[in-house]
Amino acid sequence: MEKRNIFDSIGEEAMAHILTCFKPYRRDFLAGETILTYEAGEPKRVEILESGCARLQILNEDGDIFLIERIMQGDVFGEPFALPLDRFVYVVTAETSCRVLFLDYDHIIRPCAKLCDHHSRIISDLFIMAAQKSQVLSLHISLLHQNTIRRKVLSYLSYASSICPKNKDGYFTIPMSLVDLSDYLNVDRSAMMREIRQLKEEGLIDGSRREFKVLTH
Amino acid sequence: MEKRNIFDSIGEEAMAHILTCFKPYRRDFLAGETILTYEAGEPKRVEILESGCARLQILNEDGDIFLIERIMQGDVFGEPFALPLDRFVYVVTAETSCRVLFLDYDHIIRPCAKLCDHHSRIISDLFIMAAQKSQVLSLHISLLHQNTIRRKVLSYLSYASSICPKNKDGYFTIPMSLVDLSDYLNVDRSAMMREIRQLKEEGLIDGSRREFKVLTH
DNA sequence: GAATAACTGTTGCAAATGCCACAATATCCT
DNA sequence: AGGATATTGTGGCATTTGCAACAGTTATTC
Repeated sequence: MEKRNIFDSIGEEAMAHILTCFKPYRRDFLAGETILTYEAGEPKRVEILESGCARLQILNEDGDIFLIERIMQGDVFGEPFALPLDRFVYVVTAETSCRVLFLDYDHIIRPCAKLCDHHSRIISDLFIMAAQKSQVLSLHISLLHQNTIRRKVLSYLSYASSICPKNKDGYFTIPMSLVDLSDYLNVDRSAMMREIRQLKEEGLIDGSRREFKVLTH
Repeated sequence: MEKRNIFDSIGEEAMAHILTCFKPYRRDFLAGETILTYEAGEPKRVEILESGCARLQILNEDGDIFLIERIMQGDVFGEPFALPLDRFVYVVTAETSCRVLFLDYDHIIRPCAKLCDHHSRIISDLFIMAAQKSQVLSLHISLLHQNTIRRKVLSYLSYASSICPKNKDGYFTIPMSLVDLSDYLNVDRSAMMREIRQLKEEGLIDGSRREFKVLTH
């Protein structure tokens, strides 16, 4: 299924209608900056990443921090998508410089009387984006549910090979560092490297560093 | 945050509008029946669980089956929320007898010209339900990311204690069997039982079978 | 109400994997 | 350009955890 980006789907000119209808707050962030943390309480805003690249992490009470989701251009994120739990803190940080739109949540769930033509369309786009987020999260769960490092890595690479652009030899570069990948798959990095090495020795995959090729599946 | 059920939020009389506007297909299922499996391709429908209780599982290529999500009354599910991957098959089965509404996906993403009054409201409810699904999934990921069985169990019980009704002594009953819980947390059941026993010995939790009480946190 | 199936609970043992410490390489920054 | 930093890659060792096998209890079914 083709990913439907809100900017693709509504186009530049309709973007003006979002701005008029929702009057979103817009802010730029530098790489490394914290965009927001999720606190308990009623959600106030929905955020859209207009440009750049960010990451959603959880911080547990022992101070460990885990990579939940990478947020790319056009993705939605924010409080309405995460359960506020006292044991966990959700943190969104900018990986690169980012531009973020902050939409008023009330405006989404309680459309005002003066409905502009595009309001309904915008909401339906938000629904699609929320559904896409579920896709990404359920993929992540599927990977975490694989019960060996081998299966996690193979499943991830199988997925990555289906979405990453390949060169003429069939090699692709995964969109995160191996450090982040081990975090994302929730496995020890050195153990993952060991498994990757074995997969290469067995001829199931090939490549070096972040570049891979899946030889069988 | 209070869970907003589509039936709560729009009420019985407005339900008629969904039926008029969306003309959903409605079907009953018996306990154990397969409601649907996700196949590759464009999503055609969004499903709403009108009554009963179901489960979303993934089946990997080795034939292992894992519990991703329990679907309760008022939850949305279906193809738009899951990435179709060749390595995984998504299966939704009825735990109890269920009634399911099948909404036309096109009708959501491409509102027809004859917009009824409630269409926009229904879409916004669907958005909220999709956001809730993300909450449930990100909670699941948070639990799976805990790197010991102990933390997984404690985190789950901490969450469960915040949503389950408690008796006067502070005990609550988790909404799934311990077999399902070990599956949900992706740990070996016997290892989980061992850990639960130790947590009881250490005085961190109390209870027996599915009934628990969190003594510290 | 008996028979059958599910679930809960326990233990020994082997192995996968996490943890640690380090080397080599690539990338970033001024 | 060169130093600092992040990333990739390797190996030894301890231990958590998975696996298998079983007993006791509760729930379901006919």
